[in-house]
Amino acid sequence: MKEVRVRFAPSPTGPLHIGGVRTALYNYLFARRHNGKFLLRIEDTDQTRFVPGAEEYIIEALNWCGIHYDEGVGKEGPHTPYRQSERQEMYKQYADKLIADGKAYYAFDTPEELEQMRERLKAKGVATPQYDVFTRGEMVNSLTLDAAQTQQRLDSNEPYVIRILIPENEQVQVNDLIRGEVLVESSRLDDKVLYKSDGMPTYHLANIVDDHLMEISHVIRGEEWLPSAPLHVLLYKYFGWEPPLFAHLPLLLKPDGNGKLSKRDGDRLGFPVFPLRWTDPKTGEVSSGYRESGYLPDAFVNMLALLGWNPGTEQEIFSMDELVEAFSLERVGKSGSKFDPEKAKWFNHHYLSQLQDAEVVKLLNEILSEKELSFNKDYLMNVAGLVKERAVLIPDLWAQSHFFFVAPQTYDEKVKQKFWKPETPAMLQDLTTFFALQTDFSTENLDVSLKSYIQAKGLGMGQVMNTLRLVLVGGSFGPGVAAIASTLGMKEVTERIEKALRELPNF
RNA sequence: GGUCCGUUCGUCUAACGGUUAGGACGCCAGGUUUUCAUCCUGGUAAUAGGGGUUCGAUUCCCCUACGGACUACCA
Repeated sequence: MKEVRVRFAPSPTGPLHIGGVRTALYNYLFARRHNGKFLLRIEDTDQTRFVPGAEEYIIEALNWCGIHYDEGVGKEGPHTPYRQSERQEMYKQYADKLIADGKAYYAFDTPEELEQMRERLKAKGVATPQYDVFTRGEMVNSLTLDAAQTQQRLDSNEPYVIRILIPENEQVQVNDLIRGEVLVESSRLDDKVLYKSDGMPTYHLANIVDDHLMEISHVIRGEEWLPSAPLHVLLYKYFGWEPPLFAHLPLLLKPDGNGKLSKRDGDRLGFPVFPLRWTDPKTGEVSSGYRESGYLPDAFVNMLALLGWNPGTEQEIFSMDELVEAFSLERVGKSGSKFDPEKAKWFNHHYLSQLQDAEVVKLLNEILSEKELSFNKDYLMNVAGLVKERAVLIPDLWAQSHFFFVAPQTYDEKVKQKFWKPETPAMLQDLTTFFALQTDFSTENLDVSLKSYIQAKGLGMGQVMNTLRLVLVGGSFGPGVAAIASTLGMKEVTERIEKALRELPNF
C-alpha cells in the first residue's frame, strides 16, 4: 500500500474552532495509525481575508492538543513551502496546461456582468443561476471570442479569470470512505474559477495541485466540501493524476436548535468553541478558549475524538496513543453531532481526578504564583490529593482549596446562623485544648480521637463538626474535617479557632 | 428554489436481517458521608412517518417529512 500522507489545510481567516480541531485530530490519528505522515498546509490564497495572528493561533492550538505534524509551516519538509501564498508561481502553469488541453478557458466577465447574468436567469425562473454548460455561451470568454480577440484582450492586460470547462452529460463519481459512492451529473456543476484575476489560484486549483505535489493519499475534511468534491475529482482526471481517497467528516452542530456550530455560539451558550482564547485583532472582541477555561488538553482531545467517531466498544477514556491504536475511518459516523458541553465537563472532571498528585501540584502552583502565594511541596501534595476529584475545571482547584492557603476572611452566613450558638465559643475553647493534647495529628488519628472526644463530652457530631468546618473553612464545603485539620496542622487550627472566637458573635 | 448528504433515548452513540434495542452524559431516586462534591446502586428515556422486500426488519429498497451542507474571482 502507498504511504499514507494526509494534511490539515486550514485557511488563516481566524481562530480554529473545535470542528477544525477535530478534523485535524482525525487526520493526525489516521496518519499515526498507518505509520504515515501528517502535514499542515496553510491555504491563504485569499489575501482579502487574511487575519493577523490566525496562523500562529492554529499552530499553537494544535500544539496544545498534542496534534503534532511531520511537515508543514514552521516545520518545513520535502515540499517546502507549505504556505500557498509562497507557492503562488507554481499554480499558473497548471491552469495554463488545462487551457492548452482545452479543459479550461479564459473569462473576461466583470463582477457586474456576472451579477446581471444571475439576475437575468433568476428572472427567467432558472433554479440555479450559474456560469455553466448552459450559460457560458452567452458570456465573454475564450469560448465565445475567437482566438485573435482573446489574445488581444490578454495582450492588453485586461483582467481575466480561468474557469474549468465542465463536461456535458457525464456522471462524476466521488468514492467517499464515509459516505460510499456519490454520483453527480456534470451538467449540474458550474465552471468554477480556478485562477483569479489577482494572479492567485482559488482553493480548488491550489488544493488539487498541492495535494498531488505533496503526494497526499487521503483527503479527510469537513462535509462542507462534499459538494465540490466532484469538481475536484474532475480536476484530477483533467490533469491525469490519480486522485486521493476522500473522507468527508460529518459536521459539528450547535448544542441547541439547529445548524452548524459557529463562532458566536460559544458566548451565547456559555461554553468555548475555540481551543484557545482568541482576541479579534480588528474588533478586540475576546472569545473564550478551552485552555483558559481550565480544560486539560487530554480531556479536550478525548472528548473531541468521540464526537463523530466511536471505537465499537464501550471504552470512553482514551489517551492519544490509545486513540491512535483504535481509530479508523470506518467507525466515523455519517450524521452531524450536536456538541454537548456537559459531556466535555464530565471528561475533564474524570481526567483531573485521575491526575497524579504531583501533576495537580503543578496546576496548584500556577494558581498560587498568580496570587503570589507559595507553599512547600509536601503540603501541596496533601492538598492535591484532597481536592483533585472535587474539581471539574482547573480553576475549581482553587475554589475547593483556598482555605488551605488563606484563612477564611468571611464566614458563610447560613452556616453561621445554623451552627453558631451561645454555647459554641465555650465548646471551641475546649476544642483548642483537645487539639493541643494531640500528639498524633494524622487524619486517621484525628478522625478517631475527635469522635471519641465528642462522644465523651456528650456533644452532637453534626454540631461540632460543622462548627469546626465553619471555623476552618469559612463555609460548608470541602474534604473531611479531620483531613483538613490534619493538613492545616495544630498551630493553624488553633489560630483559626481563635480568629473565629474574635470575629464571630460572642453572645 | 436547486444539488448533495443525513435521520436510534434530551445529547454522544452501539446493535453491519433474528437482542428484553446496549453503553455514556444529563436528569430523577436511594445509599455512603460530620458539609459540599465525589463515589456506588437503581430508574427515566429512542429506532421520524408510510409503503414495500423477507419467515423475520433499527438494519435492504421506495416515497414523504424533517434536519444539514453547498449554491462567490471565500476557503
